[in-house]
Amino acid sequence: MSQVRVRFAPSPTGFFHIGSARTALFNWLYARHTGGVFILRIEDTDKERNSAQFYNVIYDALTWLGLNWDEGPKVGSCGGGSFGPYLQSERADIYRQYLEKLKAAGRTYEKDGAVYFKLLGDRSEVFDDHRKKTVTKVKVAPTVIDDLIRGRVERLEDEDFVIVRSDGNPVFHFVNVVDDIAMQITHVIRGEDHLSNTSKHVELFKAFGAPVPQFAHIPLILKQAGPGKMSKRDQGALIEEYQKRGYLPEALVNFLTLLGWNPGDDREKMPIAEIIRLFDLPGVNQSNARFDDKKLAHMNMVYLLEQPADRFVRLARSYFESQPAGAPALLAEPDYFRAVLLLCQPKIKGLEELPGYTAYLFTEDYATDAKVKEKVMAKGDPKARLNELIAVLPGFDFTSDTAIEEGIKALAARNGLGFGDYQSVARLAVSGTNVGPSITGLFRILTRERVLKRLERFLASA
RNA sequence: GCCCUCAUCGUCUAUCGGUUAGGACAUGGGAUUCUCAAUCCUAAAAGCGGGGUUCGAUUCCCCGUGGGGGCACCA
Repeated sequence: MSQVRVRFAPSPTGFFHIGSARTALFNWLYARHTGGVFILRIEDTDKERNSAQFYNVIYDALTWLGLNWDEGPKVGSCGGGSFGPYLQSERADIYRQYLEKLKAAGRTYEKDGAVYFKLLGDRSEVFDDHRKKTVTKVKVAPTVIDDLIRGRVERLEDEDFVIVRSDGNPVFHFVNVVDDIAMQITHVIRGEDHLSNTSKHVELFKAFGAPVPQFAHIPLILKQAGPGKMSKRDQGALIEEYQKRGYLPEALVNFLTLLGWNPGDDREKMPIAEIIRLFDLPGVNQSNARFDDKKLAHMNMVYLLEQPADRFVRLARSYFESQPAGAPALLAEPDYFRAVLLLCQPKIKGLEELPGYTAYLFTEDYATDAKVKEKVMAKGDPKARLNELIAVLPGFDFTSDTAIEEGIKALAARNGLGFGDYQSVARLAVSGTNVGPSITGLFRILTRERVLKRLERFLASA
């Protein structure tokens, strides 16, 4: 059994679509599962579309997702290989050679300056009502595709088709097949939108006398709301969006894996090594999946919660740094910054909540939510509670959350009150809001001086 | 219009002919907590319709309906 060789063949459009990401992922998973080779090939024959930085969009996205390619354009530790070049724009000679083979075999003809691929069979002229023109139909047997996911699919390919445009540029169907032959691709894993093209491809493989690869057409990702498949203009369609929003790539990968595949049991969050071990093409679903950003967000939260402290801090730091507002003031005090982050890690659902969630921890000039204030100040005698706190805080051990908690509880008990009677107003005074991490943790990292200052300032203005 | 394809809770899905049709996200309720989350418990929630095959169909077949994709000298 020869080694599995799969390829991901995007074209540089300037975007990296979430559907492309999943196609890349499934190819990569299959290569890793089988110990095969994952090839990156850039389909940049459409000169209108590509520009230099568009290539980087592809490399960046794959790198971020952790989908390293064994063969392809050389980027970092990825790429290389002896079947190059891996940019179609550099393979013109190869296409010419293959075209000559087809010509020599009598499988082409020219018409209006374009080269057509000639099907084998009796021809007849037929008027096509819908297209309003006469077309030449060829009497052929239907092309049979044995798809690893769809099963047996038959399609009648009964018209010759263009393989080289009149401007001399070969078309997608041609270069795609030529490259798959030249690069010895064994499995073509791609979106279902290509299923109808496959009959053309199979006929080309046969005309070249080349072995037909195994096909596996994976279902498409449908847009969250409304009809149709996900397109670049839809919310959440672009990979860079998740990068910017501080999503964890492994969370996105895990989520994408589950869109059309499952391990056969109820597990959802799985380490990538386990996914690689279990992934296989016959296990891929046949029906399209609707994108669900809520589930993705949940997956991301689960991953975020379990991040080790060091990595969480690193991720959060680079998220802050990527913000327009930046984070220079915070980074100046790495220990404080770290303390803030670790206090908030168990509470947030995503890194993008962080700046808003922590704003008052990085400035004395924080706003107070008027509605929250009204609510908190309406119950009991919050001013008295603050005064009581201010009186006892100097005696607290501010290095320990539990010491602070016990201190407040003791105070509450003395006055026949509950912890909450102090917590809510103290939080309001210290943060300006009613949501946030534990009040004892807040006290600890703010330090006694800043807490007292904030409480007194609040009292003065209340 | 033609061709291909798909069809289980709102969404992602499990079920290899016999199950109280399971799980997850989201939603409702409850518990816990120091607010908010998280967590735990819990509720509601599905086999598109019609024919077959079978002792028995969500499961197999056909038709219909609905969804998706494709029908370029785009990729």
